[in-house]
Amino acid sequence: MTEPVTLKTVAKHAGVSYQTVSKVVHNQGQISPALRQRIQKSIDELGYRPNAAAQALRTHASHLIGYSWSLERKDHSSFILDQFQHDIVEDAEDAGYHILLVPRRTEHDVDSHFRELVKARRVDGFILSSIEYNDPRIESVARLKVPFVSFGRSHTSDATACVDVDGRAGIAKAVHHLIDSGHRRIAIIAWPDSSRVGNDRLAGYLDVMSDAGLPVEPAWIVRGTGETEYGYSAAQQLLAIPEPSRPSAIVTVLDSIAMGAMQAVETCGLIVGRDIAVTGFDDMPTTRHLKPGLTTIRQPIREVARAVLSLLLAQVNGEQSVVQPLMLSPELVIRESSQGYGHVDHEKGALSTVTA
Amino acid sequence: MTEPVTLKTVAKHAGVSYQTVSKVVHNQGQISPALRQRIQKSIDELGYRPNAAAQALRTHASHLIGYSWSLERKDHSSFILDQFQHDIVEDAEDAGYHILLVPRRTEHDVDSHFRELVKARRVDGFILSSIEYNDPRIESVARLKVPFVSFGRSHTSDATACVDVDGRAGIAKAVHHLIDSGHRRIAIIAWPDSSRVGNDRLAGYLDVMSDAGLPVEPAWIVRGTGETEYGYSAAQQLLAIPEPSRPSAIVTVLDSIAMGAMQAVETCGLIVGRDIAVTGFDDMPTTRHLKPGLTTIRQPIREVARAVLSLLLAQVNGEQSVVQPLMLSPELVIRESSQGYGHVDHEKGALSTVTA
DNA sequence: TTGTATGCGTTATCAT
DNA sequence: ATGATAACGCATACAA
Repeated sequence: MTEPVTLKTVAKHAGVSYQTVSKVVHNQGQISPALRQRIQKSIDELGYRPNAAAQALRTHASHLIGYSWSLERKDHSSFILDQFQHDIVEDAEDAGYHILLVPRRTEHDVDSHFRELVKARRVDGFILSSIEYNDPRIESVARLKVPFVSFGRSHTSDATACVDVDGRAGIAKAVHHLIDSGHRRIAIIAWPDSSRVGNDRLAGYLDVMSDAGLPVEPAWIVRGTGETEYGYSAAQQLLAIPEPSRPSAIVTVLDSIAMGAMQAVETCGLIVGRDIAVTGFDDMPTTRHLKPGLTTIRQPIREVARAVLSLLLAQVNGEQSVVQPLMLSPELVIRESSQGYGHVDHEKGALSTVTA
Repeated sequence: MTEPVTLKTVAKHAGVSYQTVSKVVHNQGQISPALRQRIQKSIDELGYRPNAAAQALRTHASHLIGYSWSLERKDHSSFILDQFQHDIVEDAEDAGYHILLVPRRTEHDVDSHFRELVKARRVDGFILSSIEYNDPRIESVARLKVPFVSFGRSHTSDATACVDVDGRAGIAKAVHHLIDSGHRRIAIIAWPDSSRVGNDRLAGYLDVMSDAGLPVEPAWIVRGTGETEYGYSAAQQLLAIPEPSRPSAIVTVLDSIAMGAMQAVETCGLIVGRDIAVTGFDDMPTTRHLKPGLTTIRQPIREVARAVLSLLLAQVNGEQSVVQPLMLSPELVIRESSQGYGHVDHEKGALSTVTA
């Protein structure tokens, strides 16, 4: 709104040519400390900031990163996605970049939408989250030959840069913990097999049960969609299994599902953490205020964001980059909800955090 | 990555000068339909898109809007904020704009941060959400004399453009509904008085109780922070009030608080919607899957986003704009949780939506 | 050590 | 109806 301050303005103020000012801004060339200081002072006084558009035009770099996410996909809780967004924005800024929101439109538009952004040179690269099986965005962006990294992986996209949390290993830790605590009949409340994230987590359960030589009754695996209400009904279903094979522990793929399950257990007159163990996934803030506290799996979102950004910037800077999924391990957070079996594991101490 | 397509590329392809191509792009000047068509064909074939940086440099408009939000502030549930973000991105795109994420840094940085964005002409304006009392961002941005609109209002900012949902009217609708249903002893689970949103909603409760000539016992007003777990403990507190003045209805300022309250009621062996009425705020998706369904207040986020964006673009386009808060009314969604008093209000039909 | 010239891709004003 | 010229603000190779 006010008179714009450009290199020339500063140059006039400092009594030099504007190119010299540019050099000071970029710490280039050989300039006498005295002059440099004088010019810097002018810059500060006038509050000069390089014009982003001019810089982008000249350097062919917008320093903008497109972030494509989805409001609907619920494989990750919004808590995780909010956190991820927050973190990439912060990391991007530290690197001199900004995040541009790219809405997810209809299937049909996906292609043209990314193309426009690239053709107009609006962004230097993309970050994609909420990846599904055969996610059309992966192919669209890959075809544009533009830098991109995804948080999460699609099945078909083995040759693209991505970072993901090893949900399989995460659930495995939880199941191991339950087995160590004495549980043998362990059930899982999972997602439909159209969910890549869900299948991954379920695999972690199957891995450990099989390794431990524990039989898995078909009825112990519930698959469905939803949050608390789904956890509630799924747990009811599990608790209705007749005694010999009724599970003593319930693993879930999401904290809010676990919360519903806990409710169902209590409604049955049973005590979570004594009669039945329950575990969650994500370590939502509310999770620790539950009574009993929920044993859950914490995703290293901070690290995911950091990795995503550094992989992306490597590509942007033309460095040869890895096209193999980078897997980060989540950690098991043990609280009271996973006790049971006469507190077999009590000496390990509740509320402690185990990083395996 | 590939050879950039510029006006000149297209011009060469079509056999004209590049200025003529520019005119076709902008539907300007007098150009014979035939030529126009031929040029348009070249544009399509080559996939030409105007370079955003060059355009911004030339027109002094980045067509970028900075969006400042906060991960921590929980006056609005993240559900509302996610929705709002989604909606402004979509509306912005329809208007040819994009949303740039502006992280909220430390108190100290607030000022310089916005200033940099403006001085560098990165953005054309700002949208602010999660507004608090005396929000430092309001003053920072206002001082820069740059277009901005906030979702929510600070107390001190009466003279800035903002859009907000009338939470006071929303809670008032809920309380009216409860009174109509026969309730007289109505309690509220609210937020600390440091919360502007919370105070606003509480005022709606006090308004109606007072208008209806109903006395309000101090113990009926609980204030605190948190979500489900807070709702649980607050409701426990209310249910512990000895009989003559124990509330028969509990109004809350957030769906997740209401969910906790419902749990507490059930734990007491009482039935929500029969013995005790409970209402929420926000109409989260899960809310309708609860049993009983939660009566709640739906915020017109779609409309808020639309209004915020049009107010902002008006400022950006130099139109004289309103500097008065624009208040939008939420609607009451009646489900089963607000019944009670022997289903006094049953004939009105559950699961119906009332827009008062 | 400092200053000059050129072009990035676009829009807009002016001749033709 | 169409084309030449200038300017937006910056970075950089090159000359002084």
